[in-house]
Amino acid sequence: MSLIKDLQWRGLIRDIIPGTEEQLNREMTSGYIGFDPTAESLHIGSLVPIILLVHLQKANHKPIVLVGGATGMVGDPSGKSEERNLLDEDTLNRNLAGVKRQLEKYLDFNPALPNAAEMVNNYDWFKDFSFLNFIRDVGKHITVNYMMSKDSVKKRLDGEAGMSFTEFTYQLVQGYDFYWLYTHKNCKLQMGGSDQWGNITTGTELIRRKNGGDAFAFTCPLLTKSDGGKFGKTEKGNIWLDPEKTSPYQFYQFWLNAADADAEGWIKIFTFLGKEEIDLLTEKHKQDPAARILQKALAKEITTFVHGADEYQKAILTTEKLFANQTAPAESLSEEDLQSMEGVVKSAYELNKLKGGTDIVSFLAESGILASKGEARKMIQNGGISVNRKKVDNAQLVINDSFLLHAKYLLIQKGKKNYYLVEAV
RNA sequence: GGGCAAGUAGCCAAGUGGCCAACGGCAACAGACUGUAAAUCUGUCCUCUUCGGAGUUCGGUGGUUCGAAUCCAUCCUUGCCCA
Repeated sequence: MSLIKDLQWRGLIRDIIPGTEEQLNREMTSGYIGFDPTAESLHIGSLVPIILLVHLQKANHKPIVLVGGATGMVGDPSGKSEERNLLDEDTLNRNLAGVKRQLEKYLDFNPALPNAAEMVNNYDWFKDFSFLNFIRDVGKHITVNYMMSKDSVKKRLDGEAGMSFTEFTYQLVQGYDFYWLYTHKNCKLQMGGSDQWGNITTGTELIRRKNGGDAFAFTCPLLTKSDGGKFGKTEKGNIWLDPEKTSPYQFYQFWLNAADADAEGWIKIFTFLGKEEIDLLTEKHKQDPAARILQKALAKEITTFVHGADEYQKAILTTEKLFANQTAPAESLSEEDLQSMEGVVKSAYELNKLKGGTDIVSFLAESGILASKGEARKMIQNGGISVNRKKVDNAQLVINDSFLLHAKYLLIQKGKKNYYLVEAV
């Protein structure tokens, strides 16, 4: 199956410039995707483009990762209904470093490979590009009429938020990236999310007008959830790729909790499993949805891809301890079990305070599990708090050292899925 | 520079002198049901709280009033039209 056919089957292709498939079949082709340094870590929204690049490399083409040191300074209006705030340079540089470090993990940069991955920063070719030169060399080739016909621009012109010249210019800046890579790195392909289509075609247009060259591109659809919610957001905010920000256990749990309707599509998008295997898994899943075969496979593949096999194993172990035998009393968990639960939110509480007895409301607030006493009280009234797997039904409950498991730990649950391990110190 | 319109909680959006911490919807969190699903129903959803309340909000600042998100002045931001 050709790369494009495979990606099409996976649901990773939305728009595509005619001839792209032929180009990829003809020769080893360099393709790039840009990543914006809007945060210090990438989150799972960026996983799709990363996976696209991995597919590209697996198919013996050369992936180029572009980090947007320059574009990040401008702000992409695509998909935004309002003007974006500019990041200050310190933040930008910190984000840039973080994003770079992460991307390095997922592709093979070994220079011995003919199709070794490469990383570039568009700041390098923009930093000495003067405004005058830019409008002469780049701006001259693209008409305002053309730029205004882009959806991202049109939406803002029709809307009531307006758009600054800076954001209007964004497509030219990104378009020039493609042109620069085309001329300097022989890069003929750009990929990205479907919201990038307008920016991407400005690039191919620029290449055509300046060089008369042929450039190719395709975009993947933006991910949504079957229930219409935003993909990749949970009660704790974004799901990050940085294990410091989202523990591998929480990461694993995110995928394990995928709705059936989503799991079927996601496993094609986020794993490298072949069609036959996925078809088989889907078939099995439909026979016994409760076993959540798809979710487990999805969570396994992707956790392993992002965090490695070891972290996946730990996440599994923790999951089993917490969920496999939910009716088992908390006392049945050994001290090792408790200690080895990687990724459960851990906190400490003063043993002396506990010995004197603390009311549950203060305890939850002081240990940081909930933000305030009022919130703790409401959560208890809602029946959302359990201590050592026993639901707290009385906000007056006083806990003391006799509650401690192994004279040391308290296992607190907020809802069914959020576990906290408090150590008395 | 002139004219008109708008700015309300994470988002959308009602409110146009007291009954307003502010209708409603979305998102979010929790409960029931379940499969650690989905759908549905219920509760919570500015902050703190000894659950009785207390405090800070409706672009900013001043003012009128016993009392303002609501009236006035001024400034800021945005859109549309004119120059």
